[in-house]
Amino acid sequence: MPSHDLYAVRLAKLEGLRAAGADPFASNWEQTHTSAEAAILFDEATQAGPSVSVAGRILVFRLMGKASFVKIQDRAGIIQLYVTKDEIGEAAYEDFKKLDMGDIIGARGPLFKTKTGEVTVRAEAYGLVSKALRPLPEKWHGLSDDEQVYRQRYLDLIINPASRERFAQRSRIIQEIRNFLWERDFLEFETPVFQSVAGGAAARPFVTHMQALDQKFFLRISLELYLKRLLVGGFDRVFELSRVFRNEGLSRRHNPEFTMLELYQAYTDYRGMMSLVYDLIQHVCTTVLGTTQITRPDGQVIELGGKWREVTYRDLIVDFTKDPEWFQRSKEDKAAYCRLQELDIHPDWQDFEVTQELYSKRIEPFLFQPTFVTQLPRELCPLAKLNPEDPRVLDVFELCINGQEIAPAYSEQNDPLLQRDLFEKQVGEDKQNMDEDFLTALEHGMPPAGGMGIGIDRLCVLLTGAASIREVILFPSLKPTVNS
RNA sequence: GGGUCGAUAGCUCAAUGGUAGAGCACUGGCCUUUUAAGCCAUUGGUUCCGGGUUCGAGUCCCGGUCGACCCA
Repeated sequence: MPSHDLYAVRLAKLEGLRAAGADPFASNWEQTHTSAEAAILFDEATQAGPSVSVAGRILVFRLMGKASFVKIQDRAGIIQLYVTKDEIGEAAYEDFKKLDMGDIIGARGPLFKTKTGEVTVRAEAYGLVSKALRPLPEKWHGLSDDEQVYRQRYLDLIINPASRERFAQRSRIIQEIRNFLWERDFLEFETPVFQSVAGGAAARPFVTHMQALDQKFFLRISLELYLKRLLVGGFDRVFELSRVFRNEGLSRRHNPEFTMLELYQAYTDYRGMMSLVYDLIQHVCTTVLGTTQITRPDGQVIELGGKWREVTYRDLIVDFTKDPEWFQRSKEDKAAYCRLQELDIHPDWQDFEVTQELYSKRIEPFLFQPTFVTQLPRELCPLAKLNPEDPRVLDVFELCINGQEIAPAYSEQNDPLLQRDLFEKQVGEDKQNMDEDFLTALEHGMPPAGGMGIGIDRLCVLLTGAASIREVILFPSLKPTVNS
């Protein structure tokens, strides 16, 4: 066996252990304390600590003749063990020396402090809990190959503390969103992933086939139409925080499956959603981050506290173009201006699409500080109520932070006849793309309501200061390798 | 879908068209308070895949795979 075949070397060690009657994959190890819990038990006054039993993965393995230092990592951090031949006995120490970095071990013993001041477990006994047959990435530079980070995220999590912390933050953020909504009397529900009509948004859906019904189904692209059925059913405050699927591009900002929060609250409107989303983000900042200031990877600071800017879509366009008459201009004039801005304007586009291209490419990406963009053109959201004073625009906002749309919210359309009308305009001739069951539900009467969606992945990018959506999605969509 | 860049030892990275190297890891030896432990001696390669040019290709050309970034 060549010594450079790391797998074979470790496999041989494992077989040696089995031959000696040991179990390299023990059923358990009693863990009385985590690394963090143990470390604080050391008493500075007496320079002593109680006996603890810890377990974790070996990240540092320093053999110094008849004594060794190893560091193990558990869920709370890293703790050092001091293992000597005198303490554990000659035979056990011989076995101990055969351990590898990456092995999961347990150890028992009292706490002490080393010469250099590190609280350490003086091992009286140790046990191999789970043998690692493959080596860890290099300790100093870690794992930096993006592809391996995504395909073998567990290695990234073992080796990169920042990555570990980022995903822990994501879990806390989601938990605090649920806590916040629960405190406000919202109930969480689970609605169908398989839908015969993929409604609630404009996106290309994934298609699948349900064997039992011999029927084509789509994976949901939004949670909206089923949650609104629950409003009709009398649950006045509902939300769902779950995965939706859009069969579109992959990029730094898009993953085909992503996590969405949608919530609906009866007897309020988009103004109510404004204060709700503000309070929600303050709550998450306070409980999870302990600050309202986020530093982006480029060093720019985003302030999530204080009063947020509110501006109409119209004013943003006029401010950008310096043209108060913009909305009176012909489509051709608008397109000509956009082409000067080096935007690719399709000749088939409708008037509002030209303006929207300008907005989404030249304005929205630069809205870093929290901004409520209100009064969007009516063509953009067929599920929202029209503004009573100006029916060309909608009673909606888009909350933009970090140059991205974080949360769109509407005063929800509850007029079933108008809703049918708007749907028909949207789908054109393709009537089978209308969710008739939803329209029937509206005909039974839906209370006036405010609704909102929050892209959880983008929110996590914002709150953790990440550079890409792949930094907050554990296993982003990738092309399968030949083996898988 | 288009453009640009990248893929070399387990990991992080070198290598004018001319013998594929280093650090860490691994293997063996020394070492009972180390902190990227140290010292000594080794070992380790389908240079992503397939073609081509060339006396000679990790390097140049073509095609492909996978990834990153930008654009759509």
